[in-house]
Amino acid sequence: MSTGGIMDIEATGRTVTLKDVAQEAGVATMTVSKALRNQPGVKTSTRNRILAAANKLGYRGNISASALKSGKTGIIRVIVNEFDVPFYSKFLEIITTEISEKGYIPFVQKTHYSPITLQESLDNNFLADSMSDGDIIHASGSDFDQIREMSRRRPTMLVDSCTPQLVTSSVNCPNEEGMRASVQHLIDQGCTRIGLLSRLPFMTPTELMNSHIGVAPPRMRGARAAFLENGMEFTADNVIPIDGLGEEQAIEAAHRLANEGLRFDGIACMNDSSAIGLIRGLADRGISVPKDVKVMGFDGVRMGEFTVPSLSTIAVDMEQMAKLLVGQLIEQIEHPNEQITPSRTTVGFNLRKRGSTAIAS
Amino acid sequence: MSTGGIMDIEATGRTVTLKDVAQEAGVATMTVSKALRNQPGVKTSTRNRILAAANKLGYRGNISASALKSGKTGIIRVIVNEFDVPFYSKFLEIITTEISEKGYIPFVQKTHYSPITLQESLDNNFLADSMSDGDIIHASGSDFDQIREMSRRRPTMLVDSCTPQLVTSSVNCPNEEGMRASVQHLIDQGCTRIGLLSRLPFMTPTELMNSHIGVAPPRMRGARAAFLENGMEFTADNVIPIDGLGEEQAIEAAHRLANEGLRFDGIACMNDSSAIGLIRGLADRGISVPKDVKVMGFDGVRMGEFTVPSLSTIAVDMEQMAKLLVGQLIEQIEHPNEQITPSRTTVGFNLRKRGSTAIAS
DNA sequence: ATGAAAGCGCTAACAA
DNA sequence: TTGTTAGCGCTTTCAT
Repeated sequence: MSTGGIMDIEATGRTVTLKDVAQEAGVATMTVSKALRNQPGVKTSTRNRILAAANKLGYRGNISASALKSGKTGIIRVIVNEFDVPFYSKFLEIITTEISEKGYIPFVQKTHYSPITLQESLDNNFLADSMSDGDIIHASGSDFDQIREMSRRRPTMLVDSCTPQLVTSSVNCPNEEGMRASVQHLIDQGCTRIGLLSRLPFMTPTELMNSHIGVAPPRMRGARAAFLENGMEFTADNVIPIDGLGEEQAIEAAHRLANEGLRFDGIACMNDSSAIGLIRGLADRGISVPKDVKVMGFDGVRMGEFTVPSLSTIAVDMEQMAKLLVGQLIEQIEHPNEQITPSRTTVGFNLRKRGSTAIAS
Repeated sequence: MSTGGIMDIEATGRTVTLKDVAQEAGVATMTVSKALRNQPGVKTSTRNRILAAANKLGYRGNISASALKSGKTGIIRVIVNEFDVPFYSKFLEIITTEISEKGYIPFVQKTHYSPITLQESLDNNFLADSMSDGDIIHASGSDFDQIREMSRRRPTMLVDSCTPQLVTSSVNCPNEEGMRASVQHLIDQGCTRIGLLSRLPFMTPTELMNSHIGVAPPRMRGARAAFLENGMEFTADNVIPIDGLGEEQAIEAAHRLANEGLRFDGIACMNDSSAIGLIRGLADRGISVPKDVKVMGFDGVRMGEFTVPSLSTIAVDMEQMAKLLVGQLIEQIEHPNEQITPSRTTVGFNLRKRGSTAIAS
């Protein structure tokens, strides 16, 4: 005998459709459709009857059919390069929460940096992007022609896009201001020989003006500004080259620094991952942070609170970033006919003063 | 004048369909469908003509329509509780790579632990699960009735399911064996007063047999086994209670331990996050790892290599885990009629001996 | 407030 | 090898 509720559902395999629910409730499929989507124009008693029937039959709906007809999936897709990178994982956590709160369903994909893979996820898997109503993309190494082309076709928001032309709206980290604050903090903590751990080699102001490879140029500009404002020179000697922004490359750089005889008393890193790697690599050689050298990160990842020493950093306001990205994307989704002018917004940051830049007591 | 290729595409807004491509290539839609899916039965010359036409028109396909008709999306969904937790982010990185390599499209969602949210993602957002051909779920705090019910309906694989009845196939971490190896390693490193940092309070063997709340019981069993095998007692005194497996709770526990006067020379943690938090919290009170106390993690997250000291841990073989999960799921997807017997597989691990359990030289 | 008809874009099955 | 037909489950539109 039926007790009602979910446990009654038979594992028949046959899909329960709107029609089945309609039949069970004794109404037309259209009424069921409206009732289940909380649309007006259904009597409360009818709605309740329908809900009961849907529940009894274990109705699940079919987003494909819905999307096919209505052209909307209610899904916002977020694309990042990798999952196991502290910045991305924090970004994903915050932005998917924001998407849910705005009533959309977040789906996450990754590209793993390769433009080929991005191409695949957009071309070979050519069906996949009809799944979402819009995309939020943080994919540094990507083929921007492709992103540009895609963003023309459908609602798209970018993170940290630094191309000179403004083709797609983006929300950016406070690359220049943040880096300036980072170097300023090292100076405030008494550092006089400051290094910049950077994938971008030293560039003159003019060269920097014309360089648009990701976030490195504005960050170097910000660092340079802080040097100059404090009457310090900024030369190639202040740049510590690394091959990438991962922990491993920073460890290598640390070993190199130690081999050459550490010539800095403060190092500003381009992100928290490289700062954490740097501290690890310095520890390998018995160099202590913050005693021997102070280290600044950039991003504000979760793990920075838990390392020993904890990591001083420029904590990007990711909640604000998420709100802007999602808000502007939904604007595009829900007003598809309005011609939007691409915009670029920079979010705020907080200087987190922690152990890695503490002055020994 | 048209130069061919992607830049020709007009941003007309009108969707390009198979029919458009067929018209352009002068063939039937069905032929286009076959050609684009690399199905046999299309002459190479025809295929090339179709490909050219599709490219010229900027055809993107519509997964909803395809899914509606064929019943397959080619998508495998992965559900975790959170993104910004080192274990989950590593798991996601590895499993999404494996899914891609097997020719499916990975999509990731999160539940944020709340059964209500899981309910939402399965009920309120009731359409979303018709998007994927199958699901891989690592959602500790979830309503298992619901998962069970869902897994009856569609291909599903679980991670670390520890329920007594076997309703859905799962792949598990080496909870018991790993923890045993963890404690054994502490003993091998000379520890004689060993604590277990655990959310589960101390339990007798009998109680442990009947406890099935997640992975804690098998892990405590494993720890207990190591104690006994080395002629050591395992009592309530060996359990250090924590409120959760996050870094923050471990920091609290460390402070408590320090306040009470540290009575351990080795501590085995249930995961790397709590181990990292513990080390951080001990450092707050001037207690040094590994000098004053050695610490073992569990999981093998990326960050454990970069902390100071680096973290000794039980590195779960996540590649193997991913292969098993994806392989078995695809088996279910591609052979929907075969009655599968639910299975539970335990993957291997590697003991990573690192700084946090090093013997001072 | 409710219902009937049409069709979104695709592909399985079958026909030529 | 290529083409025709039918219809997946839903929602828009237009009746009633």
